[in-house]
Amino acid sequence: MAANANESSVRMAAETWESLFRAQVAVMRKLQAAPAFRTVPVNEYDVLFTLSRCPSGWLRLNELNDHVLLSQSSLSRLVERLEKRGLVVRMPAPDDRRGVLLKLTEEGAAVQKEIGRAHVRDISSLVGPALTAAEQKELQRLTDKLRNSVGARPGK
Amino acid sequence: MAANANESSVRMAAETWESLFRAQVAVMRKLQAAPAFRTVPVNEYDVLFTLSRCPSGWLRLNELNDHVLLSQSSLSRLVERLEKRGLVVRMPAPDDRRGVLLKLTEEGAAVQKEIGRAHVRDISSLVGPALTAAEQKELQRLTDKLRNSVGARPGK
DNA sequence: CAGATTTCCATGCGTTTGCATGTATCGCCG
DNA sequence: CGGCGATACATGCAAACGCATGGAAATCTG
Repeated sequence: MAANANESSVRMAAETWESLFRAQVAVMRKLQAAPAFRTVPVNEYDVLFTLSRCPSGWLRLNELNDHVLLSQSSLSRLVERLEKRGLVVRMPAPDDRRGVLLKLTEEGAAVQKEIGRAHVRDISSLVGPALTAAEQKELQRLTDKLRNSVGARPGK
Repeated sequence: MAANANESSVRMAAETWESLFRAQVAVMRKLQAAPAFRTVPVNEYDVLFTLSRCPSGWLRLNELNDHVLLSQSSLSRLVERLEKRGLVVRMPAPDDRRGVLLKLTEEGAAVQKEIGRAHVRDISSLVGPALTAAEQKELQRLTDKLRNSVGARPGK
């Protein structure tokens, strides 16, 4: 049996994940504290951002939920708040009447752009000095690969 | 001016961060849902884990706060809950009477080990199939480098 | 060394979150 | 077609969170 080899590969995976997780915490901590997020919390901005990247402009609530680390009910209320503030609009899905489609309003798009500009600069000032261009490219490749593998997996 | 070069390096940093962030969300989502965290939430386990890795056994509350993505007040109450459950003990710091030292109880250490075992297996089953050993090693190197650079920065 | 400033942790308070559940719709299978 | 489990979103409620603040101790300053 390759018990030792398994042990060590298990440990390596755990250490890899811890490094990734701690790096995310360290960066996120700085980003959250930045003035860009004084008016809109990070979670809410993330929704605006995802909507802004959506080609059709409309996105289903359940698809949105896959991108965000939030429960379904929390996302439901988060979107409710965004709608009250006039940043997004809801609409019943035409093909599935249980579903809800979301779209940015003009103001929502403007707010996203405004915050996004500052946010991107903040990111750059954190990541840029830390890693070379080649390292960033490689990090992106590895994290993309990880996310695709994890996301594609049969949940249960 | 190298405006174009700056533009593209800014964009690359943003894309790198987004990949890292989404990968973290995807993995964390699976890990949170695992049965290992039915009794103790991830945030609380993270505190137990950090304490278990502490050489002296004792750790200051403010140092702990650097590792976790939580406000100071939330961490204060989180620790309060852990103490009520008998998993940690508090003690005034001897050299700085404002400070509070934390240590795992025997039960806390046992709980951490128990959950930790399952958690490490969950991580391995997610990360192992996704990345080769060499890729994991490289990912760890890059995220360590990123975290060190970000953490070492003058906070404000 | 007195007074002002900063650091560390705790706490009041309003907001946000997750779990459990409710309601409506969809899709499947007999 | 009719009944039944699965899916999508909303909502009641208790728990957890962040912000602002308080009090105590350390540190800085003149």
